[in-house]
Amino acid sequence: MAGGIPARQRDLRAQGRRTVERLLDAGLRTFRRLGYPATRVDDIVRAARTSHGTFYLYFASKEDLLGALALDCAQQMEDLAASLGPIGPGPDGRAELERWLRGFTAVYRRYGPVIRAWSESQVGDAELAAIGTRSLRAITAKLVERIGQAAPAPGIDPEPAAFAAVAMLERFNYFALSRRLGFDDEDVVTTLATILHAGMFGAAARRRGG
Amino acid sequence: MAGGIPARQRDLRAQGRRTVERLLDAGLRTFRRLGYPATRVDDIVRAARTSHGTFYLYFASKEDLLGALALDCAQQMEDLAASLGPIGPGPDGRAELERWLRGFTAVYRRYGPVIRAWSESQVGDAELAAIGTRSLRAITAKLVERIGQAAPAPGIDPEPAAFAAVAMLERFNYFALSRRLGFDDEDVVTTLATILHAGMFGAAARRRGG
Amino acid sequence: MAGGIPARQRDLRAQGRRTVERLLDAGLRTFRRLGYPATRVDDIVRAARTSHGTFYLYFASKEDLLGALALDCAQQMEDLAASLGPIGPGPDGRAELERWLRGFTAVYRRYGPVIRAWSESQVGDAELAAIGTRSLRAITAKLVERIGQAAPAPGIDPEPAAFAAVAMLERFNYFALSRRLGFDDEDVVTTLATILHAGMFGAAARRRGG
Amino acid sequence: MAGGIPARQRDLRAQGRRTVERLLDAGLRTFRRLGYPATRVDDIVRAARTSHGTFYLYFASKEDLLGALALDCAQQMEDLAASLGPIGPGPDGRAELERWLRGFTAVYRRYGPVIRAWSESQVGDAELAAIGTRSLRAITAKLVERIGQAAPAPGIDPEPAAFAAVAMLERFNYFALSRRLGFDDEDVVTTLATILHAGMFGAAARRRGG
DNA sequence: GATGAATGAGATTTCATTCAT
DNA sequence: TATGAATGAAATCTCATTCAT
Repeated sequence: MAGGIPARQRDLRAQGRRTVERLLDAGLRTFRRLGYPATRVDDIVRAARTSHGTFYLYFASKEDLLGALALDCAQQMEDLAASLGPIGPGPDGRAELERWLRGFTAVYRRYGPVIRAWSESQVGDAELAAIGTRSLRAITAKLVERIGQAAPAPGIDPEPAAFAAVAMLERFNYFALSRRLGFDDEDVVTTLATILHAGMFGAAARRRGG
Repeated sequence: MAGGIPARQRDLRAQGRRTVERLLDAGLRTFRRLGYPATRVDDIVRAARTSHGTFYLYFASKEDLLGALALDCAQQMEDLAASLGPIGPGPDGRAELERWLRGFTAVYRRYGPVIRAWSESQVGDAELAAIGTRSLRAITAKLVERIGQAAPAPGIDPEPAAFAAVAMLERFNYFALSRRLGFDDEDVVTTLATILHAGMFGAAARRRGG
Repeated sequence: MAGGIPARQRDLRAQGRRTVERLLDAGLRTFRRLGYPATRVDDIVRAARTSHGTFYLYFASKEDLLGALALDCAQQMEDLAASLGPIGPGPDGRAELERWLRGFTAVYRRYGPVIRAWSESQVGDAELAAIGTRSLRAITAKLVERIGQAAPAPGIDPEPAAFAAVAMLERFNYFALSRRLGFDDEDVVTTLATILHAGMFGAAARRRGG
Repeated sequence: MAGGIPARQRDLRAQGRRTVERLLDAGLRTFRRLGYPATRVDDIVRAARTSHGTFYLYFASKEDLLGALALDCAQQMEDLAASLGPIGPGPDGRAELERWLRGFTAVYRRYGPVIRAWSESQVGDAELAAIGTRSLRAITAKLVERIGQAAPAPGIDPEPAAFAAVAMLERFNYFALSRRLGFDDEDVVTTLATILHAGMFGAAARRRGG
């Protein structure tokens, strides 16, 4: 985990790296609590138990800190996209889907605020926005691929279906985290897996009914 | 369409009501363009071609204006929820679903910025958040009812499924509006209708249709 | 009771005169409640159940309304000053003092806020301030005269004593009105009469003790 | 001398404490020059040769600064109240009274604007008003005690007499400071001491002295 | 004669960022 | 490396006064 622009122009020692870490953590926690736009640098430094001066020693701005978090997040999103194996109609496919959704939910639980800052257009910086777009595209592309392989119901185009799936994943996770819906992580995973698997292999999954 | 707190404490004439209307419209347009948190009161009054003084004659703050829009939106959302008829597996059910989604998409196209300001933790005011929660609940409750009547695939619990559906509706509409995905309103409606109908009656619908 | 500058430039009919009266009353009440500087024109027109437009039909400004009240007050103060008869050491003198203090207390009860706006330098307008100074001077001059006639204790100069007396009258009345000291008007009059009479004729009044 | 609410939530270093001091001083000077209600934060920061940003680093508002001054003032007032020794009819008592009035006059010369902001209904904050009431009460209670010990003229109740005395002290000092009455501090002290001592021991003091 | 609408200058307050220690 | 202090541009909000009906 690197820091922001100023941090990368110096070589940090152990203490400096610890401070960067504290600031990144505090930033993420505060973005989660208040949302990115409403977060003030003061909130972050207070959460990190440090000072304004120190903040600007490692980050050029609030957006720079978001950028550093975004890089981490993008890495994890792309790893996640790559890790989605083929999904078959049977229990193995269903298990693979669950495994993958568990990963997604974990990443979302951590990086949700960053993902939302991306998806709402709350980021001025073009480069930063591009990182977000690329991450979501990676997920979507892989889903398109897997949905296409699954031979979905007639009339369902893999591409819009993939977008719809990502939309559902993102927001459902958000609802589950932010509202008190009474779902824990495992409920989220199970629910989404059931719905997605049914959506992809409705006929097969409902063999019992056919 | 009432104004904000100060407006409700006086009795407006036609001119005043027109100004309120202009400000609400300008607010909505500006929230759409810049997002709620990034919008300045100055942006709103410029869009409404009026002055700061006038703004505060009718609204106590930017948040107060959001609240007034939220009341309108909540009304429409609850009307919309009430209007969802039973969804059968046949073409009639599919048509009803499309009709309803057309309504949802229209409301979202208008009030999307308000809905997002609700759902993101961008609003401090508890009362306002409660309005949002109530709307969401109204939609979800009706969906739960309709999904329950549709005898969904085994393993699918109507309640989480309804939440997932609302999540998908909201975010997919947002993606379609904000990114250039190349979908027009009718594409959005068709796509969502197809997915939801398949999700509710996948096997049956396909068997009958296929 | 005339109105402000604009009112004096027109000739008012019954309705207009009633409105002026309502505004003067409302002004006085509001100055009493909030103090002159903190009172907004809006507070006055609300108390008078009329509008901003109407206010400026009769008064040029908030200060103009204060000025109109000040003229009334000054008239009463000067009448009051003129009415202070000689104060002898006996019960008649004491009764005269009480009578006069009863008048002062009544005027203060009504015009206290105006008197305080004068005595604190809260009035920008020089002419207005001059009216206040003249009123207080009238009172003080008469007191100097009466104290001089009373042959006060050695070492007591009538002029500073008169200032001290006015100071006491003004502030004691104010304390009694604003704090809950548990004094009613008659208590105030009795207390002040006792103290002033003792101050003027200590030896004589305390004959009993001598 | 602590600062306002924001200052108490951080730990200040020497430089910060100096700035607080500068702001308190500037505030007091400006309140004296313009009166509390007419003073703008801008006037204060100009007098303190600093910026708006800095002001709000240490004080939440103009009223908060008044509150900090009020605490200082209340402390001094209560010390002053405690320091009033027994007042006898002889020259020692008179000297003690003068000594104490010299103290009162000095505090009033410094904190007059604060005391007046208290006593006029210019302060919304209840806590602040309470501080003022407490100080007033401390002074009055001690005066009641001393007047009671002095065996005053018959018909004079120590409690209202004490209020009247405080009223006179406050306003006479104010007149002397604000109008050009031609009194210097020592004249004020002598005049008040003469009047009060005569008021407490009029007959006796005169008989002995005359 | 009365009213609500509108204004804009000016006051207050915030906060990202730079500075000095 | 760390910190609190300082800044000022920009945002929010107020309110005496004028305007149009």
